[in-house]
Amino acid sequence: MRSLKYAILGLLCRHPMTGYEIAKEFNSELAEFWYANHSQIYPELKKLNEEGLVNYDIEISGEILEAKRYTITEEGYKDFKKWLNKDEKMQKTPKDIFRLRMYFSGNLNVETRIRLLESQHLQHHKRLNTLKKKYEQYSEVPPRDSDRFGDFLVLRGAIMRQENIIAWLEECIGYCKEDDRD
Amino acid sequence: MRSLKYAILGLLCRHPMTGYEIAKEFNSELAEFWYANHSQIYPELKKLNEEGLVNYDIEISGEILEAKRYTITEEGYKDFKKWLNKDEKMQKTPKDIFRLRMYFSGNLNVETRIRLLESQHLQHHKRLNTLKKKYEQYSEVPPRDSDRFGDFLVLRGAIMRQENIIAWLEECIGYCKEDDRD
DNA sequence: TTAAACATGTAAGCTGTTACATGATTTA
DNA sequence: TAAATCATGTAACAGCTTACATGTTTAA
Repeated sequence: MRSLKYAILGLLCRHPMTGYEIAKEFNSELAEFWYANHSQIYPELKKLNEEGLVNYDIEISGEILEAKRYTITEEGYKDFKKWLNKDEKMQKTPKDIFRLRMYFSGNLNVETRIRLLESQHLQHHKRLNTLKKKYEQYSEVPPRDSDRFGDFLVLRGAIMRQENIIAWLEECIGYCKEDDRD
Repeated sequence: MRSLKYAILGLLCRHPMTGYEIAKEFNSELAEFWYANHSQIYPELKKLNEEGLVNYDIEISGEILEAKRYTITEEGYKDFKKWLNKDEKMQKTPKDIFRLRMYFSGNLNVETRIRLLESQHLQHHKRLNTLKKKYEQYSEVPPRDSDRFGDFLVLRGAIMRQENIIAWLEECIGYCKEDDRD
């Protein structure tokens, strides 16, 4: 499906970037729904260049250090737009190791279950707080045709998702503690 | 991390199964948080057998057709229990192509955005209805030490997740339609 | 002066998907 | 008798992670 390809092209639609900068984006902002390591990004950029979807200029910092700043081409933009307009089928629910563990939790004693659930709860709570802080930076819904509109939508989605996971974990803890039925 | 290994061992803790049956489970019940094709399962079972974590007996249906029914060994159960007790770090948020698309939705006209969002909405709604039907089969919370308790927890999680995605999609549609700001 | 950040790349290995390959048994 | 289901396997490829590998520039 070449999703990484489109993730990169989409970023380059906003403004030219180096591989290093793309890698940084994939480990902060976008990390709520997409990510990749530099070891995947550099070869992909090379490939996109060979396919004529991106160009690059070499920038020099200091005396020697080179950076390739990539720009999307006309053809690249066309390809990206075509992908973006596609109405794709809902994807499979993602794999989730913690839910797999809970599925098998009949093999655990109740104390351990609660301990594991509370550990997840704490971690997801921390994550939620980070997201909420980002959200506070928006005083209003950004204009629909700005890049910030997309940022806003996915941030809202990330917050809602975290809140939902937390609610589920709390429900699970409740079921585990419930009036000591055994 | 060998997650497939533990998914299989966990299932075999419940009762002996053939590779074919495991593949079926991975495409129905468990599909809400784990799945695998038979092309991955058969080699994994072979490996688990070589590692001494599972044994198998050959069953014959009719005259010729053979099926290997796998049983977890003492050692396999120990290994599984050790894994199950581990308090692992929260996993990275899963990749989500639709959210990636929405992140870049500034490049789409408003009608297309709404069309894509409503398509997802419909699909997730259908999925939710299927899950709700399964949920109706539980007249009460199953006993904590039964296998059905785990089934129940993850089913509740799946329903909550679907409801949450639907709520997010509706919010997004609302933002896209909002008083035609452009 | 040293640690962090900038900057780019490759290689090995694991995980997962799609397709190839075969054949038996049951049900409509 | 044909289609669906049962049953097992391999091969090629795509995608991703971890580690290897190197060197520069900036800020504390």
